[in-house]
Amino acid sequence: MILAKKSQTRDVYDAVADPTRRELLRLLADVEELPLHQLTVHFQMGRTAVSKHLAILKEAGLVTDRKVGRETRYRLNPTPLKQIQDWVAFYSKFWSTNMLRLNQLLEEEEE
Amino acid sequence: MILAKKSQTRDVYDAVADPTRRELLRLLADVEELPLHQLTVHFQMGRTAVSKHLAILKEAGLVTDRKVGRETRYRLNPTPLKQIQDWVAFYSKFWSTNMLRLNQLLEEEEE
DNA sequence: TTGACACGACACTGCTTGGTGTCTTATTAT
DNA sequence: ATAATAAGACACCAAGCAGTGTCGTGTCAA
Repeated sequence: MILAKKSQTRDVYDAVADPTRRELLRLLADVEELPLHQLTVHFQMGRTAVSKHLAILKEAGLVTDRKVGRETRYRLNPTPLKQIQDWVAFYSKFWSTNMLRLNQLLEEEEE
Repeated sequence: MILAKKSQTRDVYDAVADPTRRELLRLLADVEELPLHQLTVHFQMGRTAVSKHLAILKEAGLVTDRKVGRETRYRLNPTPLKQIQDWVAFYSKFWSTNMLRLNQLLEEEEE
């Protein structure tokens, strides 16, 4: 089956770099969908800021939004994260060997 | 065995967000170690810029540097990437189920 | 010893970004 | 009908960042 790629304006790595946006993803992972104002209460920043973060997540394809009444509900779409998973998998082959030794070197040169 | 955490000034997600820095990691994955000027030739930007990127990678603990003669050689340390791997693993449980349906929704609302 | 090379350290610049506040519109509840 | 709520659309600002160029210093080679 062929899945046409979502027009992904924003780099997934970039979208995920911000801790606020990662928190948003985590919140959306627990529930079906959440409106903006309910997401906002979890943060100290204002509504506009959260909305912007969600816009960025949407650009990266990590989130979908749909209008219901006067509120816009957001829903998680984790599929773009697969890209990151594949990328990091390449480096995971280094985990097992040589890692302890390298870590020791890091400890030693700690300034 | 207890591994003391490297004083990790910089967020790993942040360090990895830049495509140039990801390319640097890939280059260092192939070889033991590489001096700055050899890394620089792979990019269009100047030496100073590459050096700054490496500094950021170092802050995140993704890279080690050691001076040899007049050159400073950089070496990959992929261990901090484990953090990302663990994080993305949480979302990987969504891969298998419901994903095709969600993707279809995305396709439909494509504007 | 002289010159070329590798690099760090700065100072500087344009652009992006993460946040704010305000205004307006649509929707819901009273 | 009116008031309150939810949110988009701006304009705006401070801070950080990615790049540049330059200068000074240590190192290697001829």
